[in-house]
Amino acid sequence: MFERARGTRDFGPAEMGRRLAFEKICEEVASCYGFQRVATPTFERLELFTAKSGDGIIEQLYAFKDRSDRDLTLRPELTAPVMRMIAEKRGQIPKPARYSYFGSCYRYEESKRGRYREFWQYGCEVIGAPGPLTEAEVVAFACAILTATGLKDWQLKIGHVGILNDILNNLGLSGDAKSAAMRLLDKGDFEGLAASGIDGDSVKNLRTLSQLNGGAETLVGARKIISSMGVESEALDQLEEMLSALSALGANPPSLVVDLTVARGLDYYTGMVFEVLVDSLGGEGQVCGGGSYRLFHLFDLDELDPCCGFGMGFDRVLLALEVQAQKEGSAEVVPGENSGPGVLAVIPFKVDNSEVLPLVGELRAAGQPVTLELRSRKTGRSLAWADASGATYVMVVGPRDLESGDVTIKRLSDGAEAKCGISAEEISQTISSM
RNA sequence: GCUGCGGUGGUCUAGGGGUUAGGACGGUAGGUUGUGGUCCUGCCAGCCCGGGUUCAAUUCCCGGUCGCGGCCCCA
Repeated sequence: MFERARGTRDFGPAEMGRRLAFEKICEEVASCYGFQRVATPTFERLELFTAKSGDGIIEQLYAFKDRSDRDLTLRPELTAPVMRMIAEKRGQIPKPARYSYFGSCYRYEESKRGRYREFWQYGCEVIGAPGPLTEAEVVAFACAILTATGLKDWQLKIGHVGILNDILNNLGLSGDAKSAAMRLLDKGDFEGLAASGIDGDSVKNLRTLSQLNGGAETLVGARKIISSMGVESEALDQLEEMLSALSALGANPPSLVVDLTVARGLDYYTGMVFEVLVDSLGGEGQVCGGGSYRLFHLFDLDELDPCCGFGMGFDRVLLALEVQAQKEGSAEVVPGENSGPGVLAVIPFKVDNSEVLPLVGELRAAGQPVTLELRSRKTGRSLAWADASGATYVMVVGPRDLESGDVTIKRLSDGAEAKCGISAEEISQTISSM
């Protein structure tokens, strides 16, 4: 038999309904925040990603050559493609632009729970308006999505690479040494930091900074430590401004932690950085991450840097919601996954299809979802099918009904019945009043 | 890249060196025909793959593969 490719998944009707419901939530929140959806190709020129992340990334890509020997790859993420799309228009788009996106991404890695070779990312980028206000909008957007999903147990972690940069510059670090120090800080490896030649007092101060536990109010203490290290940081003011805007916008994460040692391990971040963590997911607990970054310089559009955006692990958020629903014994994982107008199953019984199909057409034209029994079997079986297929209502139309001009509508969930005339209008009305 | 545990129909499972590999759910057909989520019957469908040990392997051993975890990594 044929098996699915490793690290890929099939989504049956139930799971797909859930995914569509989540995507719908994302889109609704996006439009509230003024984001417009864009989409880019599933595969791109390989150079796009090596330019962004270096050649080392190739081994994690589904890269291939086309018949003209061009190097291509399935996209591993969506930020670079969106940047590329804008760059192809030479940045000639109304700014600031707020773009959102949703699509599958591909990475050749070991698959495990919460980590697949084909996965979906939802995200956004704000182009052409760097600064704390933009950063606050982006983080607030991410928070709003998570809040709208009903996810309860998540933590927002916010840092600022600019502040770290100021501190490390002051310690005389630059280039690779600075990047290395950032990675160590991001991992909380203070022994490694000491080993890399940073003096003891500074390591101690950095450790203290990493242990700040709380929201905007912790910046007071952070400021003291940073000044004691002899660092003047304008970035600190910006972070303060960003945090206050975030709160003013009404973002209300269940837990907010300012952590100045969050560096996201990526060289292109320059300003605020943030992560959303969900403990219940274990090792793959990061469901969202982003911040302010510089990438447009790769396209000779330096003036558009920095941008701010985030990528959200669509699959991971769903996983977190599933864990939560199971813990709470809730039948609904994503709000709205089971709502929507109920489907009416129409069962023609011993009548010619031509007697029923026009009615089916009219009902659908009137917006009533209708599924049709395509086989002829005994009504008992048909009813069982209607229920199993997810229909909410059922209507058997047989000779008797056609003769009397009335049909019986039955609600599958409890067997409640209602009679009405055989017309699209009456049937729709009867259903909505049941 | 490393590492731990696991793999019996589509799903959940019983079993175990020689069996017609058992059951449940499911799907499908019927129980003389217009109301299901009762019941009965028939049918569908399985020992992850390859090698080894053995007279004999689904069972034991090794490798692979797939799944679930833990590290490393994570644009």
